[in-house]
Amino acid sequence: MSSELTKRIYQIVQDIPYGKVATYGQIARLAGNPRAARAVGFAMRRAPDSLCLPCHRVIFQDGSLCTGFAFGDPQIQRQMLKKEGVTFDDQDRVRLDRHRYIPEPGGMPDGNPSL
DNA sequence: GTTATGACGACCG
DNA sequence: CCGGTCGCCATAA
Repeated sequence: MSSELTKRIYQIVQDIPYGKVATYGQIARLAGNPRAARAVGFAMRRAPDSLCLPCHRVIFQDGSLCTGFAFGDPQIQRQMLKKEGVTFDDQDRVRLDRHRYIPEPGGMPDGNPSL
């Protein structure tokens, strides 16, 4: 069965609030493996419906969506996010700077999020 | 146990 | 800016 890492991924994705989005890389990072971005994608596909994972809130680090697969149609995910209040730029990319999911909002005073 | 694939990300040209 | 390639991790065959 899924390794601890994968289970961690499910928990993180499930913890993504409404109107927010997270990238595969960030999820992998939160899961403990910053390089497991691909594993995250794999986990999403393997994710059981029982968990009701908001995989539509999981996007690329670039802010682009996983067009070509979606839930049947590539535009579905984009519309779902828009419906949640997520905004897109002229390039159909999510404004991560505005909808980036932050597990620990500390509000770095110096603006040094150690990214 | 090894090889191949993928809903990624970073790097190079 | 865009396209192609390599690398990393986990799962399937």
